[in-house]
Amino acid sequence: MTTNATSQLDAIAALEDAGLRITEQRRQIVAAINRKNGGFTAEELATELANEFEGVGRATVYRTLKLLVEANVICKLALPDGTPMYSASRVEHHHHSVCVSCGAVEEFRDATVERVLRSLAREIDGDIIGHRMEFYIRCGACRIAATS
Amino acid sequence: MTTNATSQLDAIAALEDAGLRITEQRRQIVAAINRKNGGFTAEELATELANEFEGVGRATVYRTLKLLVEANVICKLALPDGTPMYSASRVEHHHHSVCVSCGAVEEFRDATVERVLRSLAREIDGDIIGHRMEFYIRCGACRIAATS
DNA sequence: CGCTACATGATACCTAGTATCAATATCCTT
DNA sequence: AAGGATATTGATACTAGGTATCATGTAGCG
Repeated sequence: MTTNATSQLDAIAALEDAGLRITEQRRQIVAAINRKNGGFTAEELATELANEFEGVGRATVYRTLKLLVEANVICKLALPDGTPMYSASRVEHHHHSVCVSCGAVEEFRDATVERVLRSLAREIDGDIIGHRMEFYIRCGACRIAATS
Repeated sequence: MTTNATSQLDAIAALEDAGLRITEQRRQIVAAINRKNGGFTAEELATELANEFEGVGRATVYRTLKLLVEANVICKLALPDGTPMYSASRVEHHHHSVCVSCGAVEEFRDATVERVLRSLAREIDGDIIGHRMEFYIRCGACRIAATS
């Protein structure tokens, strides 16, 4: 899989497209995100990058995550209790399933979901501005691990 | 509308059913929630109850909110940026629309939504443990207010 | 009524994130 | 390639939302 290399380029390009500067810190943050497989927390990322050569400050990590969310390069999602999680975004418009056991995040598009959204738009008195939808699962691997 | 009186009784009953004690503080918290129409924040509630006669401490407000969420008497939802909001729950299983302009919360049940959930359950590799779904809207009243 | 386990509140602490502001680095212009 | 306007950084302090601790208080069983 070369997904990582590709999304890294996208992330940097997205920042450039937004008229932002490409700094060493932003490169490091993007690289660290691309090393992740599932979801990750901001603090986790900050801790990781704090110890490396020419580390990145905590404030910068949070600032950059916000920029990347705005640029649709990563998604900010929430665990059942509301704890925020971030996840690299590879599909245009999608929703997430989060494994509550291992933290793996899957993206998916579903035509049915989109249809529901449109049908609700008709029912609701007002304009739909946005929505949030997350599924909490126990993934196949974790189910097998738990059974054995 | 007598919805308030009814849900207040339910809330107290739910706490009793959970084997919890009915204290003056819990009564005050439930009463304050029943005075609310839309969503509210924990801090807002804590501030309100801190000044009243025989006020309720902040920690107690948070503890009780957690208990009420567990008892399905109230729901904890999130604004687009993740800020937590609470809302009295009157319908068994439902989802929410939150007006981002005035904070009004509507509950709704939708058969189509439930159908989507079942169809996704088949597609996803793993067990669906739960989900979160929130719609962010500008309600009819706020749209009119904005136009005038 | 009295006892015991549960509940409270003050305090301190934790996580997640933002504001400030001096120092620094990017990158546009020439 | 150098210079400079301006974006960015990092240290610090602060905010919001929430939890742990623990001595004191009280609900409600018998």
